[in-house]
Amino acid sequence: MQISSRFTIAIHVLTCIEVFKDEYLINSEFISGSTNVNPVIIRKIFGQLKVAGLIDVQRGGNGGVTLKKPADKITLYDIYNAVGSKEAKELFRFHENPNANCPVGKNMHIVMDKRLKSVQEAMEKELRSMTIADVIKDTKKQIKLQSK
Amino acid sequence: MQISSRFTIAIHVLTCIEVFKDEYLINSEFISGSTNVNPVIIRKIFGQLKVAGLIDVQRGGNGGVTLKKPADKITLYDIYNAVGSKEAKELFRFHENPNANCPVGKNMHIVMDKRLKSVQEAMEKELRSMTIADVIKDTKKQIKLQSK
DNA sequence: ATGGATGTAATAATTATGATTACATCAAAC
DNA sequence: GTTTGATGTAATCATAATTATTACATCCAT
Repeated sequence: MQISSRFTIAIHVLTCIEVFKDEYLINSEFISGSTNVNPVIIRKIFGQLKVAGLIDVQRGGNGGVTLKKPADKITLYDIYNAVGSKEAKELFRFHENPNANCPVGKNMHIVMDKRLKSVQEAMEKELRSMTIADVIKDTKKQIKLQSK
Repeated sequence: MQISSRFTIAIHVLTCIEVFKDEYLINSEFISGSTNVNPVIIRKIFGQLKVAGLIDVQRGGNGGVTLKKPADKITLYDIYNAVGSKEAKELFRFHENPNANCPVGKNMHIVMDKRLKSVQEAMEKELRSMTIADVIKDTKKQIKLQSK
């Protein structure tokens, strides 16, 4: 009944990149330490964010990751979309074989698909209204507050 | 990454109740036939819909289920809420132990919780805008169309 | 070359979901 | 009050999804 933590992990990844870019080399080990998530999982998420054009990933010594786009051009929807699977773009799972011989079973998809889509779109619209720059800004504000 | 099919099953259940109430006795076997979902699962969903005050369930011979509220007073959100687990009211799962010693890890929840909540609320608002009566109406319309 | 990073396959562990079996419980009707 | 037919629910299994882990190939800056 929930959306995978890969999404919040990815947000954490991008936030770390920007917040620490001048202090540290940011790689999967580093982020594994900050998130408490296995470095292989982090590297898989790197891969998805890279395919989506959100980060650059560099192999080899002094490798690591950097943002590919300005933070205020990366919406939470971009991230959500990046870490989702290619199949299952649908937010709502449907019971698989409603009975086509039953008048109700036959029409469930016809009647519900558009409605479920509108719900998903409402969610995605809200995700599009926020950027990772907002998240980074708030995080920096918090850090400053706590350093006093 | 998806919301459990219990939600669409529950919609299917309520739709059957209204569409067939004058023709058949509607019980877990009947709905199992229409949904292609195991009758025990259907009975569990009965239980959740009952707790939420959406249906009455009658045991014994000639038992079965009926709506407890007018269909136009039951929103899709009521149904979504009814079949969700008491824990995990959150739409988004969070990676469990962000490192509290890391400035970013420490602040992830503080910064993100409100944002994830607003996304969830956008989704729930859309769910609240639709009632099971709408779904039933469209279903009946389809059935009529197909009977010609 | 080599040291340090990603990329990724393979596998395991854990959790979530749904199906199934079995039976207790209950209510209506005869 | 017995029978019939329904829900309630515990227990178990099967399957799928998610995350963790190991191991190693690959790549790149130095």
